[in-house]
This record gives sequence, C-alpha cells and structure tokens, in this order.
Amino acid sequence: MAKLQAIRGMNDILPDQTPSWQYVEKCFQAVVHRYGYREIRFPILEQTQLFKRSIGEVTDIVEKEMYSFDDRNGDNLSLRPEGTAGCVRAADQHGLLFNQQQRLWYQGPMFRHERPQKGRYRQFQQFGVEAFGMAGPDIDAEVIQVSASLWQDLGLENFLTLEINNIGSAEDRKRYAAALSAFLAFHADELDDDARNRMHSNPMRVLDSKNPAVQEALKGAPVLVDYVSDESIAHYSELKSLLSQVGIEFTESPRLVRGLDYYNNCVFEWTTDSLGAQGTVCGGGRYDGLVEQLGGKATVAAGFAMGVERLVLMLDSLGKIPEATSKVIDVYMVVVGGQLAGPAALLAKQLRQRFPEIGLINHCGGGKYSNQMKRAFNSGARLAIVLETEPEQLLETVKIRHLDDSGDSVSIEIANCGDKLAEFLSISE
RNA sequence: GUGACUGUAGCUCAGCUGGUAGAGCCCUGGACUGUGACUCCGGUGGUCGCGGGUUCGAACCCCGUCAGUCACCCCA
Repeated sequence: MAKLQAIRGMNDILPDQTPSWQYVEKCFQAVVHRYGYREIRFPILEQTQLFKRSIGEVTDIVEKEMYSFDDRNGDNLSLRPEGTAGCVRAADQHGLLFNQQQRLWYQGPMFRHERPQKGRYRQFQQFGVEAFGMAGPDIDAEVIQVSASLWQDLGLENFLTLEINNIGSAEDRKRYAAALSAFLAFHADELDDDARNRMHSNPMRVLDSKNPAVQEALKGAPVLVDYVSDESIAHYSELKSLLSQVGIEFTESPRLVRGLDYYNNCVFEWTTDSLGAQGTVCGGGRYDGLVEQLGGKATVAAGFAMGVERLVLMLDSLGKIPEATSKVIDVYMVVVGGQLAGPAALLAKQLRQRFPEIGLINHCGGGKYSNQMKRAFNSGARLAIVLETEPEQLLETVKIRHLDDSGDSVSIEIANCGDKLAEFLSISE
C-alpha cells in the first residue's frame, strides 16, 4: 500500500521545533495580557458567505485561495483564510459589540490554497488582536504598540520596519477607484495582462505591481491622498504623532494597499528582509465598516494579524530562540537489568510526587549500561540515577551521577535519593 | 495558477554511457577498557516518492502523478 503523506503545504511541527513555537506563543500571550486583551476562540469552519462578504468577492483570497466545499447538508462552507471575519461574526452573534468596547485576541490555524514556498503554507498559524468600539487614533496606535512590544520581547525590534498608509474611507476609495480605473483604461496599452484584468475589478491592486513597465505607466496616475476626506487625514496625522510620542519609527508608503477589502483609513505592515520573498510578518489596520457590513450594528474596529511560521523562521535564522526553551528533563534514570523494573518504577513515582516540577525519564526497554548512559547524556538531563545490582540481590543503593564535564558520582542509600536530588538540583521544597 | 530545480536506508549522500543498490552517521550485539569514549569485529534497516511506458533487462530513458525547495503571484 502506498505510504500516506501530509497534504501539500500542510506542515507537521515535530518535537525539535515545538519549543520554538511555544516560546513565541508564550511571548505573545504575555504581551496581550499586559495590554488587557482577552482571548476569543471561534471555529475554523464558517459559511463561505462570511468570507465573501468581509474579505471581498474579487480579492485573490476569495477568488482562488479558499478551501470551500459543500457539507452533507448542502451548505457551502470554507476553512477560514484569516481570523478577523470569524472574530467579528462570533463577537457580534453573542452581543459583545453593541455599545461596548472590546479588546480581543486569538490564535489558530488559517487555510489558503496557495503554492507553498518559504514562509507561505496552506495551513498556517496566525496571532491576531481586534479592538472594537474605539474610534480615535489612540487605539490604532495602541494596536501597533502591541505588535511593537512583541518584537521587543522577541529581540526582533531591529529586524522589522513599520510601514503605514492612509487608504481613506470606503467612500473615498470608491471615488478614487473610479478615477484610477478611468486613468488605467486610458493607458491600457502600456499595462500588462495582470494589470488590465484588474483595472476595473480592483484597480488599486494595480498600484503595487512589481512590473517596471506598469510602474512607469502609473506615473501621472491620480493619487489616493487627493481623494481622502479631511477627517481621515486628521485621524492619520494624529496617529503619526502618537506613534512618534511612544518612540515607534515608521515610514509612510503611499502604495501600501491591503489585500482584504474591509480595511479603511490607517493600515500598516511590519516587514523584514531576512525572510526572502515573504517579507510581511504582520499586517493590520482599521476596519470601521465591517461589523455593519456583516449585519451588526455599526461598530468601529482596528486590529492586526501576524504569521507565526514567519516569526519562527526569523527567530531561528537569527538565532533568537533561547536554548533553555528546548530543555525537557532534569533527571534520567538508568536501569540495568530487567529485575529492577519494579523498584525503578516505584522510585520514579516517589520522586515525581515529591518534585512535581522536575522532568524525570525512567529508562524503559533495557539495554546495556553504556547505551543507557549515552541516552542519559543526550537527553539533556543534568543528573542520572543509576539502578544496578547483582542478580538475586536487593537494591539498596543507587548512584547519582552528574551529567556535566565533571562526571562526578555518589553512591547513596535508596531512601536518601530524594534528599540528594534536591541538593544537587538546588530545589527548595 | 505559472516557472526552475529536486525526490536512493531514520539522517547526510554516492551510484560513470540502462544489467535488479552502496558509504558515513545513527541504532544494535560483542571484544577491549574502572564503565556517554577510542579502536576492532558483527548485525538490523531500502518494492531507489508513486503509477504507467520503452527494453531481454531501469534507481538511471519517456509520460503522468504526488511531494519538497525557490521565485512569480498573493499575503501573515
């Protein structure tokens, strides 16, 4: 029978890797806790309609990247390609939004059917925060600060740069898109196929084309800023002032356009050049119209999402994962001779009860002393407890050996094993 | 979705122009040694990603397919 393998772009995270992940998860949770955000969990599967109505019918994500299918009832469902839509749906459905302020965070797998490459997978993990019910630029600044705090904690602050832009209100963009669309149509023969396809359906996406010919043709194109309302501009400049006051550096990128339709006014991205082509580690912004668009009472909002794979990749390549995170156990028990299985299990039980915080592996499966000792060293444990007697003899003493360069060992009565362990591991009870 | 490269033991790889597969590491048994070592001897482990085709014969050629890597595209 052919061997089964994982689905393309869906990764197994093996024991050697999980410590890095746990490290990032712990940092993230510590940061959002400091800012008073509360965790929300919502399903991986939603009605396809939810994503169409929030992310946008003509976005790449909805058009060609969603995992959609009919379930047994004939309902069309999709694996979530991002978190915001589900978060809004859940929060609104349970009455968390109307006339309230909410600071929420979530974490979990997202799914997009893209061609996998470095930092881009079909199942990937996102962390995100969403803040509801706060209209001023102060919450925009706070959301950005949350992300900046995480970079600080992870030691990445020098490897990420913040880009921001003001994309105006939905109304502003509608007027601008019409003007841009007309401009592009006039210059259609200077564009490539991709740009021509989008010039009516989603003209703003043409702006960040990497094709030099297209960029050349865009010279003289209408500029979004000219279509943005005064109110929006005031909000944006206040945000910039706030960021400066808390010492967050940023660059303004007039071409920064988010790929999800629900964003408005201030949007931002954190990018790095240490990841190859997938430089965006975190992206977000305001989405004041989304709640109403999904059928709720109008509620302003802002948030971001970050890709955990990309963070872990960065941390690994930059050597920013502390070594201690992969430490698993403290003590390895070497058991020579099958007749000692009982006494070994009993001693291990007693030690685990007395020292619930330490990790102790009781060697199973037999094997000769030297091989067990090798495992003890490779396990990363600090101490080995050696159980060994002549056949037919009672086990009265055990040996505790330091697994460092000294290799020192002491022989002690089994009853005193716990005391000696506490001393060697500096455990105060 | 497009393109380039790749896919041989658990791991890293070799295998010349086609003749049914090797090395090192790992694991394991033993010898030696006051005992994670070194050295020596032995052992386990592969339907050569999968499926077709060409051939007397394919890991090596052809087609398809799956997966990996990177880039385009897109985004976290």
